[in-house]
Amino acid sequence: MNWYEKNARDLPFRQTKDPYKIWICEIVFQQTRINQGLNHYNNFIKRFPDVKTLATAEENEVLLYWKGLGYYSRAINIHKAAQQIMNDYKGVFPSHYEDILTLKGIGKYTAAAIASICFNGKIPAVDGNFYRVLSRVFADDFDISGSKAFTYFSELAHLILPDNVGDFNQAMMDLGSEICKPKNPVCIECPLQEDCLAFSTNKISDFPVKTKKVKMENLDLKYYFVHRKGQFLIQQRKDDFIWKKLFEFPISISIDLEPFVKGVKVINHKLTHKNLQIEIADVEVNSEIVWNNLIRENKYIITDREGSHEKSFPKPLESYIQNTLKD
DNA sequence: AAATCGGGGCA
DNA sequence: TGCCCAGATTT
Repeated sequence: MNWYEKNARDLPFRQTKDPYKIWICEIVFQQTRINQGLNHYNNFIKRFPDVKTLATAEENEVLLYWKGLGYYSRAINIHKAAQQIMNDYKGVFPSHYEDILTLKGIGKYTAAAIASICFNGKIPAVDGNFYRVLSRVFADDFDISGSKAFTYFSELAHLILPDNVGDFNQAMMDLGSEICKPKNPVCIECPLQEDCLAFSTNKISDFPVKTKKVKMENLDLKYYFVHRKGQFLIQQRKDDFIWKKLFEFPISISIDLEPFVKGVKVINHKLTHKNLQIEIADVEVNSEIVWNNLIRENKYIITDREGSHEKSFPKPLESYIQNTLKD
């Protein structure tokens, strides 16, 4: 706690206890490093400054502000949760852990973080930082990849919980992020060095123990970039796979477009568990009759460069659009 | 209990 | 190239 008092990171959500802002920041920074999400957080708060603004916004606009952040179900859930707060809690953010937990997209960690930071709740917000710091300090080889890890390290955390749990939770985050890092931790500057069992036995790199292994999968996507006079066709994805509800080019077209294909661009894109190979056929429709037939299907959305700025595209498609239409 | 969901930084 | 990050939800 003394270390945190002197070394707390200066972050935009550190000067507030507004549960709305803390909530948004917790969701934005799930599985996301601070530098990566900072602009998204600031832009999001500027456009949606409170629960009501968010609840009454269009889902697609919420997704637009999430563009490029990844894990898009977070944006969909954050929007639903805002409506939950309006309907079930009269627009007032719930203050009890169990009530916060009922909100879409808020799990045990986030509920604990909000309850402790905003409402003086006495619940440790156990995340990856907790796993790492506690497993090292106690040289505890409990496997953090199992589903029992959360309960185990929560109970461990309760043993060392001070009065101000909100600051304690944030202190653990900063310590885990700045000092007790996954690789090359800065033990020389660590306030817990004398108490750290892993350090004193020179076994820092043995903790935390994580057994789960990652397997990669290959996935091919074939798109048609169908355009005419600066306009092009897009559609919206479902919410059951990657890139939930983001916009993309048509996958298949009923009309034979092969005569119009000018070339095919291949993009390789890495996801956490997938290697994507994306083929984009450049289809310039130079026949107005064919173009009108495509439009008449009423199956695709027609947009252009300006319109595409108002839609959320997956990262590789966003890059493709920018490169293709830059002139 | 295990699988799934993005994107970026880093060694 | 593989691992990790202010995890939650679905299967």
